[in-house]
Amino acid sequence: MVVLVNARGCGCDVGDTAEAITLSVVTTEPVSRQERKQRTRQALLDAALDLVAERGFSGLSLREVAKQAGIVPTAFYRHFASMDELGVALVEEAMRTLRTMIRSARTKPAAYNDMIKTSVRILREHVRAHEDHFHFLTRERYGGTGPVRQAIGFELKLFVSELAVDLARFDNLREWATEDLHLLADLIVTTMLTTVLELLEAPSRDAEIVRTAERRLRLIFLGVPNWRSVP
Amino acid sequence: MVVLVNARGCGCDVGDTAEAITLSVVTTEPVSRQERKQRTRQALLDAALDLVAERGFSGLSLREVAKQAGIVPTAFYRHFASMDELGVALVEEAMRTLRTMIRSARTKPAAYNDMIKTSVRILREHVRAHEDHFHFLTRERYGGTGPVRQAIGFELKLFVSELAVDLARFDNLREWATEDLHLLADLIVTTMLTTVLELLEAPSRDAEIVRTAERRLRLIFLGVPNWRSVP
DNA sequence: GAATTCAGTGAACGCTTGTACACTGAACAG
DNA sequence: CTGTTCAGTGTACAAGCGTTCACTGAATTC
Repeated sequence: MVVLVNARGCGCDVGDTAEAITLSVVTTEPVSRQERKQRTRQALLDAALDLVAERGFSGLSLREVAKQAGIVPTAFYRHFASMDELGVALVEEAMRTLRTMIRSARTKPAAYNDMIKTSVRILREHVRAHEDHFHFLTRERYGGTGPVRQAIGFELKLFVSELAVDLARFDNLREWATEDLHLLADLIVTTMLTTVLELLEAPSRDAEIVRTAERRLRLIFLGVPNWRSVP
Repeated sequence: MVVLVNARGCGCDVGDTAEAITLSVVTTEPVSRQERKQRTRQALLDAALDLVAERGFSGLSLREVAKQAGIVPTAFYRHFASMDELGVALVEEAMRTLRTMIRSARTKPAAYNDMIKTSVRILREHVRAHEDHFHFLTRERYGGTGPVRQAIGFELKLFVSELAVDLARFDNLREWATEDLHLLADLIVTTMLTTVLELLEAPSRDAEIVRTAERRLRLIFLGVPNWRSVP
């Protein structure tokens, strides 16, 4: 048997909060209590992600997130102590998406030649597949308040370090000092984030944006052979 | 005769709004009505700039800005129709600061050699001299909502184009296509904005940040001689 | 000197906000 | 079968919000 249910996993009427849009098709398997809780938690995250696109995380209220998720405001506290805590959870979720991306970029063998092309293509695909996550990350990276912003900053630093390690595997970078690799990785990530923003801002100029991104990276990598580290 | 006055230009008690911190020393010259109005308007802008640092522009209320400026909420409307309008005015003000900076960078003769050093130094000085303006710009560039964000985007595009024109004057860039110059300018501005953010985030690691910025730009410019435009 | 303009006032409005509290009822442990 | 746990409910409250309106009084105009 299959039914349409709201985020709480029950088909019951939710009265005033009927606009809850988080619907999905599920089988009515026996649902444990923690399973249901986890589902509501996810509904809250999804609701916040939906709303954040229009007004920014700081312009988001606990009440409307709860409403969008299909629960009463006070029930929010069963999952998060505050909106900030939800924000941090959102960062973690979005970062998981980002890590999935870099992993898929890593597994591609990718000759040094078309490495740029491949990377940018993967970036484009992942951004389009998870627009809301990337929207959230780029928007709150600097615009966010307190904990959210801090969490993104922290994760992004980690991300740069990982990329630096990856870069060290390339033949023409094998001898580079860690500091220099970090510089390069930082430049690449910044450039990539700029591209993400362009992709999100333009509805469908993908080809053009991808080309610009490739050119940008090409220019950066042109300097690599001539780089001499100075202490 | 010289007195301490609040933003309204009068030394009178302002009762409940006594926390208004926008104080300055002025001579009690005859103040015309429009002069006084202009002064209050500036007090509103200053108040918003103060508060925006902690909570972001979108998390800012008309009432608290008015309070900080030392006027009653309803008087706000004598100057701006909405907070968004004030936001746009703030963008213009901050952009004026930015333009002052680029002008001072232009007038320096600057050999191609230490051009990077000089530019970064000027950037650092201007950021430190107008931290709040840069804070506002970088924070609301992506985090902002609606009009403010749009206004910054527009002004920043203009800014990149101006830089592209400036770059065209250099010997080794004289033959570059407009599109390529724009690419380079864009990369430079993005890198500079990253540096601005680092400067604002760190209280006093200026030397280190300046060095990183120089290295970043050096890497970018290393690619310039080898660049071949592809259509 | 009288009339007009208008930046700033202060009370009042209808809303939304975060949070406290006592509650319900299905899932769970014994 | 019984008692406990706890996600979700509903009411309530004080505080803050944007905006309205009629007002005051000094600067300006005539």
